[in-house]
Amino acid sequence: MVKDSSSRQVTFSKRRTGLFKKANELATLCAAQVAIVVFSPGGKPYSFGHPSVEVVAERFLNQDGKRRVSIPGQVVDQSQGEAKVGRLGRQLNTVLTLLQAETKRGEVLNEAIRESRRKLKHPKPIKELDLDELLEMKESMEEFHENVRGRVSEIEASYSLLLLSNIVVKQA
Amino acid sequence: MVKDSSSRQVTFSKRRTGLFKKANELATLCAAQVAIVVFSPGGKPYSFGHPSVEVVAERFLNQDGKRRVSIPGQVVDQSQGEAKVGRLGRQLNTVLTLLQAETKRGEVLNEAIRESRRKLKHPKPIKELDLDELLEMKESMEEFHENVRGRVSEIEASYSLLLLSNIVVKQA
DNA sequence: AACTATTTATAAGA
DNA sequence: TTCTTATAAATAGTT
Repeated sequence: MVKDSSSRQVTFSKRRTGLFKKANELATLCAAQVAIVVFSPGGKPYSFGHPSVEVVAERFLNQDGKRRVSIPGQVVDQSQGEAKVGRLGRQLNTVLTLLQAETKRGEVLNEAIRESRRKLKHPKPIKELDLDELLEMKESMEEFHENVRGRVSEIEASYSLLLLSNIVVKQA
Repeated sequence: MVKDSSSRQVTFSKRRTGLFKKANELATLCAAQVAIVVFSPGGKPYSFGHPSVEVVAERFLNQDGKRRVSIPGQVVDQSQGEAKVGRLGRQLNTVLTLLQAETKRGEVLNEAIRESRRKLKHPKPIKELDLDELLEMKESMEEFHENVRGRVSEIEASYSLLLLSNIVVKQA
């Protein structure tokens, strides 16, 4: 244990950097999932995660049993604990539903991009393009623009819903 | 990334040992709290904690300044119902964390679109555009394209994380 | 597992 | 904090 407080802080900084570097190497070289959380002597939190602290922590904490949470909604006992489970489960389902919608939007967006890029392929070099060709290209790009804009509007609406659900969750 | 499967396993073993040793030194020399969770390429969990993984994880998960779900009564009662609440709360927090990242990506995407549209504003009608102007417009659109493409990649990565966390809620 | 040549981390000092 | 460097430690390749 390093006695002097300031040199202990320096040692911590250096070694924390080294530790995270090693962790990153382990994850990269060996295709392993790694999560590290460190609190400095001063109490500041530092973390490293591959693919993320949350994902690895979740996997670790849910090791026992199945990857599935069953929520007994038909339980006769209306104790506070069960009521909380039901509420949290519904909120989690709400969030997951939104996430599924997000996933689909992501796919649509990606498809729009692919489609647009396909249309934009020109065999001739740009210098040889005439005005009509450029105008056609512009239209396909603007079409793409509109498509993306529509997706973004939907995503924004989704985020609004999320904020609402977040507020509800906080009240739990 | 180590190609050969068996030598990757050896590398993993050696480096995992080294990582935990470094973590132990960091905790001992600097009076820091450290928690590490690692999943081997084969899916086996390994962990190191000082004073314990649970203590450090709990401290990290209950930090202020982050949008986390507060679940009253979690610590008090260790009944089955409360344990479920704790697990659900953690899963919900995991999802919310990923969603916050998504929200930020959405903002960046939106900004890219606004920026692109701003650049595309032309006072003249399209017929009067000369070749140079069209080429300039094309460049700004392609720049936008690249920007969006990058965002989509990140979003796709995020969805992969979600699949990894593999949270399924079944509500009876 | 053990050995060892090489790479890498780090402590001390600036 | 960053940089430098002498020393110590980790590790890849090999038996």
